Amino acid sequence: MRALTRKGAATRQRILAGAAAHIREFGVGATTLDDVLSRTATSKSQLFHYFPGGREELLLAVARYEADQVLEDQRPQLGELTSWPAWQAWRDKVVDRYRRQGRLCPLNSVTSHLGNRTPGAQAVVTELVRRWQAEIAAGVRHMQDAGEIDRDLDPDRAAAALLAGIQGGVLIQMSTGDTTHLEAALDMGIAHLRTGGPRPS
Amino acid sequence: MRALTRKGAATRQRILAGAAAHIREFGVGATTLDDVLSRTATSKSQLFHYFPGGREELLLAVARYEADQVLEDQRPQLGELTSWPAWQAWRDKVVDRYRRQGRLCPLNSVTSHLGNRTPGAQAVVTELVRRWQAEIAAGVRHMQDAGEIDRDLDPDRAAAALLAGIQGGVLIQMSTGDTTHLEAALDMGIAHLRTGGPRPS
DNA sequence: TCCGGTCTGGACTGCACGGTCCACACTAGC
DNA sequence: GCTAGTGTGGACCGTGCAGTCCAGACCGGA
Repeated sequence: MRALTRKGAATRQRILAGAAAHIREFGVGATTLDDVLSRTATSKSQLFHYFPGGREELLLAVARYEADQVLEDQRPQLGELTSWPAWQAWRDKVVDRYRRQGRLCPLNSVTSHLGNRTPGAQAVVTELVRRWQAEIAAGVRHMQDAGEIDRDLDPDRAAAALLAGIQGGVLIQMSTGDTTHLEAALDMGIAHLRTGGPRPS
Repeated sequence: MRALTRKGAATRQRILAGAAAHIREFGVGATTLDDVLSRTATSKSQLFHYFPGGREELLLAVARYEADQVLEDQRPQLGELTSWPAWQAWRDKVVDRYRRQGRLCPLNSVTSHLGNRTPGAQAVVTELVRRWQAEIAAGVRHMQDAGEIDRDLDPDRAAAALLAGIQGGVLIQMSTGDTTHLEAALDMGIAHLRTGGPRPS
């Protein structure tokens, strides 16, 4: 099974992309294997050939794909948080990305469905959180080195808080349809970096 | 159909509670009508008698039930954000609540499954967000009146950001299993209220 | 004590959808 | 051009589960 022809790899990729697209459009619950099949002009046997674990394996692959996408869509700004304008540019990029995406969050959709049953789904999310947070924290450290952020601020904790705000903002957007909360959370998080740091109560 | 005997109301309530409990335990995907039936010692006809819309209507009722629960579980602290220790007490209550709840978030679980198909599910979440945010904002205003928070801070926007942080913190906890992000978000949000407000850059 | 309603039990239906199987086609290497 | 492996098509199967239906129990009012 490890021998994948160029043609085979292409088919596998086609199935994956088709599944991801269909899920983006209709959600996981409304996506059957037959839907994916007809959309990608493939057959059952092919799907099970490339994803022997069936539906679950396919969904997991989609989750991984979408998770990677999340970070990629923030490039290059996410890796260059070296000045306040850069932070602002990143903030705008994030807001724009999710505004475009609309109400659907494929990753959340997929992971809620695989749910806490599958350790695999948890792993995908945990890994995404870890990487995302690490990149933000790196930006914070850079600003500390540049003397722009108080050295007493814990970069990882600040990044965690900021990331939580983003996640929640997106989650709320999925229901309400507007990005107010996302923007408020990002703005507050960044403002807190500027003014912030621990202060005697 | 609007005539509900005391007995009938009790049965309806039993079904609802049973469904909610089963979902909390196993998640929506792993909850069938038959599960609910056997757990509550009722029959198909009863379920469809009280929830003519079937599964969907039942799920929506559970969502409403859980949404109310979310706010109730924060009482009385949520309504008494009138001093810094009170904010801290509320913060602890929220963290404790979600720590207890563990990885499952029944509301998110239900709404993701009903998904964006049902406008009803969206309405439930939107309404919850609205009420929650309003209560936090009221607390902020109170602190402003007491001179503890800068008057230039927009209470609604601050509440929105804080709420987003909570949501995201909980969401991340569902995958990672720990409350670090939730705590970080809450602490940052409250810290920002104390130090915060707009400040010349 | 009857009579309308509400409440209850559970057998039955229908089918959507995940998953299996087998036969055939294509490709590549020798 | 033989042959072993990979790729492909699609009929077929099993079943889990939402939803229907009807017969009968229970209950409250007159």
